[in-house]
Amino acid sequence: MKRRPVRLADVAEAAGTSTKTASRVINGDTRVAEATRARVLAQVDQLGYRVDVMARTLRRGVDDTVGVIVPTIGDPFFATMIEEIERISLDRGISVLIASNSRDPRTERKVVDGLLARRVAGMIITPFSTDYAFLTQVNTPTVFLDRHPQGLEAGVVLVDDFAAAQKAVRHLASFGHSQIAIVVDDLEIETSRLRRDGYVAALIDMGLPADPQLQLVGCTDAATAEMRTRELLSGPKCPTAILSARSETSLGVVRALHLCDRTDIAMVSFGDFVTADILDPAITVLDHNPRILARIAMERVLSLMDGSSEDIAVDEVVDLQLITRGSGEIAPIERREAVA
Amino acid sequence: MKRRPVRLADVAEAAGTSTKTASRVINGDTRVAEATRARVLAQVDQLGYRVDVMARTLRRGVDDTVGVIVPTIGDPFFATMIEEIERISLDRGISVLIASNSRDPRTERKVVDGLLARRVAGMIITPFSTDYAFLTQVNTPTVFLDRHPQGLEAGVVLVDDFAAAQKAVRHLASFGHSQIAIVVDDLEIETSRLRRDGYVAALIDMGLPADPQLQLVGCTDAATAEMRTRELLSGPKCPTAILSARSETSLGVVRALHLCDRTDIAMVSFGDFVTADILDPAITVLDHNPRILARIAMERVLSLMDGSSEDIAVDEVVDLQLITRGSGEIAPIERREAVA
DNA sequence: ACGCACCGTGACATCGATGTCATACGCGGG
DNA sequence: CCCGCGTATGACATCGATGTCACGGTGCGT
Repeated sequence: MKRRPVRLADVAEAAGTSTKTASRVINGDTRVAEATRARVLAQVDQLGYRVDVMARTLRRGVDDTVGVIVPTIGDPFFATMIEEIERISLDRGISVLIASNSRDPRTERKVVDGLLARRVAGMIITPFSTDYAFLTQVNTPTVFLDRHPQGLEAGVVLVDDFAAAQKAVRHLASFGHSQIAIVVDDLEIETSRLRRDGYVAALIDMGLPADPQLQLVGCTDAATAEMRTRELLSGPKCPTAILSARSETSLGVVRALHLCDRTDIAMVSFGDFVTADILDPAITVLDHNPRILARIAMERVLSLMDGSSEDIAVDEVVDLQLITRGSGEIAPIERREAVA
Repeated sequence: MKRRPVRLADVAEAAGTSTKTASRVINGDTRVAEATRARVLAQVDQLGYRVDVMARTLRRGVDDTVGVIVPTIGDPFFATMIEEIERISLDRGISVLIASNSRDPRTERKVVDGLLARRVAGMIITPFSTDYAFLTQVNTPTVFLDRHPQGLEAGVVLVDDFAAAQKAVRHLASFGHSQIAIVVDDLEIETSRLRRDGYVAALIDMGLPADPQLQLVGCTDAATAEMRTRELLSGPKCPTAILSARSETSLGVVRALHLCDRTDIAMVSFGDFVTADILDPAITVLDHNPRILARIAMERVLSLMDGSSEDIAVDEVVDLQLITRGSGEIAPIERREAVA
């Protein structure tokens, strides 16, 4: 039952031409007589020929493909980003290879090697913590997303994490909060660090104390965020407002608030998420939009790939807007009582 | 600045052996003298050698990779499925190629061709509506997920859509509902059809009418589901309970119920989603678990790939459990009034 | 009538890794 | 002392597509 795949040579033979001419037809070379082209195309159809991407790429040296690496595909933020990248690529007729680094440096290195071994024409990477110095050994156009890579000067497409976190804290403070907690991922991640720093800077700026006990560091996923938040709520230092520094941790925070029946606590989420607008209260978020980042990154990598621009190490910073929906506009209890 | 990639020949030369011997070392062939092996490995490290997957695959005929095709990566159900497939593959040291068909048959065909052109060793496909008859021309092990492919006898890993929908409807009816609506995707999709059929069968079985006006067919995404649900709620035929046949449409239905302030209407979601358990009311769901499906599919495709099993066209059916959380256990208004 | 540019075409080498088969060496049994 | 066998190694062909270069023919200008 096993049948060899159809080769270009088979098509050529059936059409009575050389493989080279058949190849010309496949690649849309115009210098082929119309009759010959028709014969070849007929055979392509007849035999069900498909070019062998491996052979072509071996010969050409690159595969007309962009590789994308994200921390986790399960995170809706990155899933949406990938969706947008795929959409754009499909229009351009290029393929996309997707892989995740599972938030593990060793995996990340393996995955990058995998893409390079496949000779991708370009890469879009959300770096985790791998040292990217080795990339200088390679001339594959690469755009980094969301964070700066270690050990490499490179332009990055990202949001102004520091300013956005500041904005969120100021917003909360404007409703009278002084006990504002932050739920944040590992500080080794640049994004997390900047958001935490923005949070601290805003507090200090307004003359508020930056209590370390209100900084829940190391919340890598929703479950951890939920647990830590519950501990915080039942502890001695209960905040009146919380800034969740990632949309995924927001899910945990929201769950904790609901399950502990403390939806009186204000909250702002860094990044939108589904159902954020129909929860009670609806969640105020910083609109960290993955599609916009994806579009910018694709534009950049595509222009690097076709050589129409040089790889300049300049960041592209996207501003974030606050979408107020309710949860961020709750005054602290004392205040409410004072008013009442 | 452009430097050629390092080839096996470069490594061999630097180590003072032939490419063949270097190749043996790379591939863990034991019949190589220890000293030679060490010299080669040292050079691999030194020069930063990476095997050229393209060349290897061309020679070998297959790439040690599974290709995965889903309708949309943005759907958390499929994103999670992919995550699980990746996790398993990483353990096995094989790669994964991911692509989505964007719910478009032409794209789907292109994407499948793309995987085949890359000589993947196996495929896991959630078919959309492409005719898969051409796959018999090819001997790439393929496992279908969630739906039967058209034009091909093949085993499929899926859930008992019909029975699960029946179960959900019976559950709702047991609380006194007789006006039960269903929000469902296009009926051309087998999954959708079976869920609708299960819904209708349950109603008829219990002697209830199956009103076509309560069947919102063609809700392909959350936005459509929301719009259609709102229309339904404000129309003359307002149901007392809704079965949403996909977790993505559930997001739209829930949003409509909340925004129209009709959370008194009971609802069950086919498939769980984030925050489903902290909404008010929390959403009762059929636990359509993507990880379990992914595991079964991977097991199957791996055993086909290593030839340890034949491709038998037998389905693997996974049962679904109902997770009751509140929204599915609301009695209809008349009933509640009668009781009060 | 001659030269030249151009067009359609094909022979052949090539991309990098690896399967096949052959070779060289050392060692023990007859 | 020779044969044969096992071990470590290498020369060469090969996978499929395509770049390079060369060839024969047509039509145009002079």
